[in-house]
Amino acid sequence: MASDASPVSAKTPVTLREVAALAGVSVATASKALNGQGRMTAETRERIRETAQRLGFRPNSLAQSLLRRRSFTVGLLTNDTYGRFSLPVMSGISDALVDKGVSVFLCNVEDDQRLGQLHVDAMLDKRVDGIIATGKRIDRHLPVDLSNLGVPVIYAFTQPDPGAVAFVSDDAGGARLAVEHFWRLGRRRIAHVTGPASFAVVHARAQAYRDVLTEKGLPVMEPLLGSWSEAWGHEAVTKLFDGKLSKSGDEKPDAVFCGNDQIARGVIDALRERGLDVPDDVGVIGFDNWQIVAEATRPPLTSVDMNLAALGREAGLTLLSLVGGEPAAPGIRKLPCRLVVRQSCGRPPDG
Amino acid sequence: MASDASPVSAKTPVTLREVAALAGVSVATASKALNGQGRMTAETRERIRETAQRLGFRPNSLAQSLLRRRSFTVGLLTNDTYGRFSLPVMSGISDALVDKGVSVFLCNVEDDQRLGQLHVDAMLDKRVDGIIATGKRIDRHLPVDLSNLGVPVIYAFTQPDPGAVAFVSDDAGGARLAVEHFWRLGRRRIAHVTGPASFAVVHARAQAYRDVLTEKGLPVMEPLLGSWSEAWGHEAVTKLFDGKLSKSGDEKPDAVFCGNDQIARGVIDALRERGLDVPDDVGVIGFDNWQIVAEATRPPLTSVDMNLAALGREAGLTLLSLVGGEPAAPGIRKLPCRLVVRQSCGRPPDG
DNA sequence: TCCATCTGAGAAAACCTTTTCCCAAACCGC
DNA sequence: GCGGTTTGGGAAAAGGTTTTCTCAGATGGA
Repeated sequence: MASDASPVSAKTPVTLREVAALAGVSVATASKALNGQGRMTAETRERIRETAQRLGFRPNSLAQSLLRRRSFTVGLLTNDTYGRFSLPVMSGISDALVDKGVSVFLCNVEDDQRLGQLHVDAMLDKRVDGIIATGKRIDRHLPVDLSNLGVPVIYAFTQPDPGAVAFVSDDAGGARLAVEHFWRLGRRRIAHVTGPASFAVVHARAQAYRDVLTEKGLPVMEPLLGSWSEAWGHEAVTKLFDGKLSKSGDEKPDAVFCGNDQIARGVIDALRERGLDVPDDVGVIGFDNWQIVAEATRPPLTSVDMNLAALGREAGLTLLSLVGGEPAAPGIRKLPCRLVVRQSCGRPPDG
Repeated sequence: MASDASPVSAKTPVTLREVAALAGVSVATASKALNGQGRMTAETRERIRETAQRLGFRPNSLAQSLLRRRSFTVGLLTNDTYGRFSLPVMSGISDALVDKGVSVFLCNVEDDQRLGQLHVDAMLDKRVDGIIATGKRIDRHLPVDLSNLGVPVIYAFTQPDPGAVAFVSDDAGGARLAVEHFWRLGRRRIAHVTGPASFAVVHARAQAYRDVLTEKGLPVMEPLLGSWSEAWGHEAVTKLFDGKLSKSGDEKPDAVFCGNDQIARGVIDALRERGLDVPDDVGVIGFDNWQIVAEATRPPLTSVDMNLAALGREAGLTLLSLVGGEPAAPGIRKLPCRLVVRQSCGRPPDG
């Protein structure tokens, strides 16, 4: 039955002309019948529909696009080859667009200007309806100039051109989430171990960390900046527990908020090697919620999730409305993070 | 200068008609001039070229595609959302195609049949020249039927339909590489810790492991099957070093070949906890060469790389030749792995 | 019976490019 | 000066669809 409805072999796609011929009408009428336009008897319309169905007719998108000046296609530019960050973003974009019949050209431009231009030109030639730029860093430009392209551009998780629309994660908010979570759990000596000063997010998160501690009247330890690696997490534990960092004396931290999950992993391993229990002696929170790391950590790591898929979805929908002609206020929109609680922080003291 | 050559604003794309009008020729002549076809005076050709350049003319791909019945577009289907495996494959594909002006639609179908059909239909409507299917497992089908689509299909790192062209990694060969490397280093009691029996690659690698040991006249320990996790690597070390596994007595392994890098990481951590040195006491080799894990391991992990990018490149080129009408023999082609040597195996005894 | 209105459906233009033919003018040799 | 060839370039069809305009016939009212 079902297999009867679809043609056995679709070697050459069926055209509207063939449908029309078989239904004994003109292509104009056939087109209108299938699109619910025009006026004709119900029988005629039904007959055409049925013929189209039987032949497995599907309109040629290329022809439609040419006419409508709208290709139902968007380009996604990234420089994040192995896509820890941009892949969830892509997934969200695709999610938002697939139902509207929009397909996504994925283009990895590495950090190569030539490659970037090549891909952008190819997209433009193929008349994409719009372009989304994403990347591996929120504070770096893609190696391409996307201004004055003649199509709308949205930035997601990458540095936008001035005057453009961009979506990024609210890193400060995410950091607050983590530190306040520690506070609610009764932790009072909270340290922060994070990445290199060259990253904007390092400062945003560190400042939020300081702000929360200040608000709560807790001692502020200067954030420890290093690299994004496990090794640095390891090393930082030595600094934290062997050195004298706290202004308020030599008390050791009972919580460490880490700039990413790999650092957190290094911290947890180092703590264990020192005989300190996580979470009983020291609570640990990571950032990025990189599932495969967070879940492999012992104990599983509580981590801040940047909601990248949601960010992508938002970007996709906004691009679509831009394509549809609705204006969007330029500027950077920050989307909230969320805290994914696992077992590296313990329970509330009264819980 | 350079900015003079390109239009300040490309709001509405320039058409050939406009170029022709401005150059004072017909569109036919303009087309021929720009494509190096037809016959005309050198001056005419140059004048048209120059006009096109000045106007920033770029031919409308949609119109070209419609005419040529070739969209210079391929679809890439995957179910590997967070793309450990499929992303390198994609990268290789894109690499192979971008120079030929071919763009890639990336479609993540999860494991959802409806989503799969949706994406395939969208691709077909957009008249992709071909489709490449990839995934996260070599022995699983995508949730879509790709037979009789009317366009060529290539499978890469996923289970093909019978009679199709497929590229996969040579897992047995990769395993041989690892075990023979141990052998060359003088290791003689080599264990194998790997993933669940439900994976075809587990058996392929285990068999190759047995084969090499047998060829070399070494004792064969039964491979330890578990999960793909660090935790299992940890647990396996207990079994290996506390139980009696070797037929030839109770000697402990001096090398462990692991089914993936996460297991290897668990193994290394567990060995350290036992006071065993890697690589001095025990050598360890992983599989997948997942850089971020392999390099974070202490010591950095020697691992088998499946050359997924090369696999993708091969798939892309083959698809292209299929699109070009050249026939390709159906069947599964296995591409060699390579061993990436880091520091978890030590040096040759005489080195 | 005749005019006006409405109904169902088709012709044709449009989207943009490529390619095949075709034609007029120039040129050549005689 | 004339037939034949080359040269430079244009007209038109093709690709598949949508949309506007048009039109013939039917219907309704007077």
